[in-house]
Amino acid sequence: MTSPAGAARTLPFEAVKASLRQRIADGGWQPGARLPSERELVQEFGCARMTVHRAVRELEDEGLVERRQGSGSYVAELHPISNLLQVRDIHDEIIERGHVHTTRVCSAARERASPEVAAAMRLRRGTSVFRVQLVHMENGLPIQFEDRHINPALAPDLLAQDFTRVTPSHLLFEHAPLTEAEQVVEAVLASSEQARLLDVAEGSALLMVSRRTVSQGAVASVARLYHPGARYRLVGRFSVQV
Amino acid sequence: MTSPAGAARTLPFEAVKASLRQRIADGGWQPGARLPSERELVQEFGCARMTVHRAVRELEDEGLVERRQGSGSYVAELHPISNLLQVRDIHDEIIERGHVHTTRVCSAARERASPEVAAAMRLRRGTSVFRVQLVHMENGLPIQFEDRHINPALAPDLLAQDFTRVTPSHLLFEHAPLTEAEQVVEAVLASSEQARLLDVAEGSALLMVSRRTVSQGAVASVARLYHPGARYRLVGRFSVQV
DNA sequence: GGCCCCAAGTGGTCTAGACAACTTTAGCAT
DNA sequence: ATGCTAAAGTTGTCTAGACCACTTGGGGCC
Repeated sequence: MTSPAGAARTLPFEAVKASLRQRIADGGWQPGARLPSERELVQEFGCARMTVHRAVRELEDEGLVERRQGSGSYVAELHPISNLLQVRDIHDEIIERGHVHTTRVCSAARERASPEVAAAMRLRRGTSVFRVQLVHMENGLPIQFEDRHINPALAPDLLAQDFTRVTPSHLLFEHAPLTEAEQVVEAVLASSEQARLLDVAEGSALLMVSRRTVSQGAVASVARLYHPGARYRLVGRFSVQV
Repeated sequence: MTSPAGAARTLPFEAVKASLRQRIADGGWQPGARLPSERELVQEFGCARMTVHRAVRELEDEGLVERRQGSGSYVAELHPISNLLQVRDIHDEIIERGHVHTTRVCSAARERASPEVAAAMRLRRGTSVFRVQLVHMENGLPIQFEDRHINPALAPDLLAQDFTRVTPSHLLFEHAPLTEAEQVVEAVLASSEQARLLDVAEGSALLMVSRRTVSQGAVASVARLYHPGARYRLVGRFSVQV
């Protein structure tokens, strides 16, 4: 070992960041206050301006500082914690819990797009689309009913696939990398058919996730994912740096 | 106007980023492939190494590139779109839609923590806590029933506030900046009381958001937010760079 | 008073070069 | 063959200086 010790010397730009961060966090500088100019910080820390500049830029990326060219750098107003929930692929989620994922295929066929589906997929009414209906089970218990319409142009041979082995969203991802997605979460009551498929009482609460994925300008698929309210939750956890 | 035109000259490091990004996006470089070294890119683009370095570093921040010191930079494996949903403060949300937010206070009082609440707030059973029950209305229509327990230690004079003018979460944020938050979304059926407060039928579907906020190690509050399934949705929209 | 213009100060970027930390590889010695 | 060593190549960071784009405020002009 040639280096002095394992003592991981703190890098200059990290040191500048940490110093600024602390003065912001302990209230030494209030939100809205102007920070010393980069040239002043160069004096204070005895390093090059690029080093200070990078430190301040990264604090801006973290949302602690706001910079205005020609004016100065300011302590950012504290913003409420950003409350984000992650919606994940059902397969990954189940596997990650160490459980078994099985799929029952209810139907997989071509059909003519209804007006609603056509509008959502930006296709002409009556265009032929793929429709797949699946029930996903975790350790044998139904956990998601997936009702998905797929644009055949982006995955022509999709219906030939074995959906008990690989999920449609996984296949879609391989065929056409997503460039955009929208989703909406609502609470709905189970219809008799949904209740039967998910093995819950008719009229019980379901969490419905509507997702639309876009690949290179074209709508790849529109899906409705129904989850038994009692067996499924969206979970989010966050922390603020400061 | 002294500058040539509004033509916003593309910055060199942006040009390098764009060029690399495109070669990754159009499949010229497959995931796992090694990018040219920074010195080679310097040759190609005729700029300084710091410029190339910054371009590659930002691509790494975006998740498109993976760098290994001493080895090289590699095209990152494509990861599925990260599906995030934002849960926002009800007041901001309503105001942003240009609507009117009003609040009805059902109750605001001290009470002894039930075992469940005590556990969630990491307090001893029977500890005195604040409990606030509010109905939030958008243009007069009930949109959220908020049932919140608050740690008195973090906001001693909270009950003196006028909740028709400012939301508890806003007050809490001022008293004790949040450092952590957890939330869970589920679908539940409306109890008779919830149905009455939200002006929906008993047994209709509600979206329930359970949120726990932590401030500097102590649980600040635990809230359950009930929304009529037919009138409220969580919306998310995302795009991938590439 | 009101307007315009200019100078000073600020962040935004770039350069050319240097050294440090690390990985990989080829060659040498055993 | 095996294991070690040294060299070459890579990213990581820093420096000192330069010019550009933009904001701000003050001084002069009307």
